Amino acid sequence: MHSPQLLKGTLQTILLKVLKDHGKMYGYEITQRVKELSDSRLQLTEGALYPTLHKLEAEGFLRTETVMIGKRVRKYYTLTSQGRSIAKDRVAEFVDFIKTMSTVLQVHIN
Amino acid sequence: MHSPQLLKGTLQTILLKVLKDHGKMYGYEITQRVKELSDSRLQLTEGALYPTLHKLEAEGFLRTETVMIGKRVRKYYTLTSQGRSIAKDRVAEFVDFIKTMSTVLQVHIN
DNA sequence: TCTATATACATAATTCACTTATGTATTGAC
DNA sequence: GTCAATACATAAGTGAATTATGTATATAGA
Repeated sequence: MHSPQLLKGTLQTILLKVLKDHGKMYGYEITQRVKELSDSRLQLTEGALYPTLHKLEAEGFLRTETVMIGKRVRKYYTLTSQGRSIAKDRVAEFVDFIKTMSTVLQVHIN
Repeated sequence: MHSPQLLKGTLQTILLKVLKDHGKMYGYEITQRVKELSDSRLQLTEGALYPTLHKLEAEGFLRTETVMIGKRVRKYYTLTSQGRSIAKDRVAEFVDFIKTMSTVLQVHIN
């Protein structure tokens, strides 16, 4: 597990990119996917996840679709075109940030 | 300039590593060095810098030496042996974090 | 000369993205 | 029938930053 401090500011980027890569997903599914992709190093907490999804929706980056699975509610999220655009920007920004940090810290990635 | 959110949690790592690489330095000098190394992409603010330096000192990672330059105070910081150790750990942790993020975001660095 | 900018420290108030805690409810395995 | 997993949600608290403010010296240019 990573120091949670480092994760700060990356949650939106993660959500946007995972949704871009995997299409329509629901909250719980996203946590599982991220856990799997990160080999359990990143574990999104619900207290961070849901408010962030709501915020991204309110900003017009995500669209929702509520489905009943038996008696259980499941809320699917999809990127809007704006969302796809911002996902791209955020990832680019993160890559750029890593490059800067690598220079400052004088480390080589790979 | 980077989204300041991404910088969260990396300040201690930056300070420790820069001090490790450049030896004895004072606060203002650190801001200038980081600005230079990052090609002005990272600009440390004083409100974050000084409290963090004080905290690292209180935790035993930094040792200080106050010098008068004319009538002006200058406070030099040096890593303690504990500080050198933690600097190494923090950088390793950051590199590891980047690797995890690169996988999750499916991006290639370099 | 005086004035803006750079140097150099410091702390207090505020912000905000997170963690932790709590709540509700369904489903499946043993 | 009870525990763990699934699935959503929100409220309280934390803590690392930003923003604002304060103090003071040094220096370059008009």
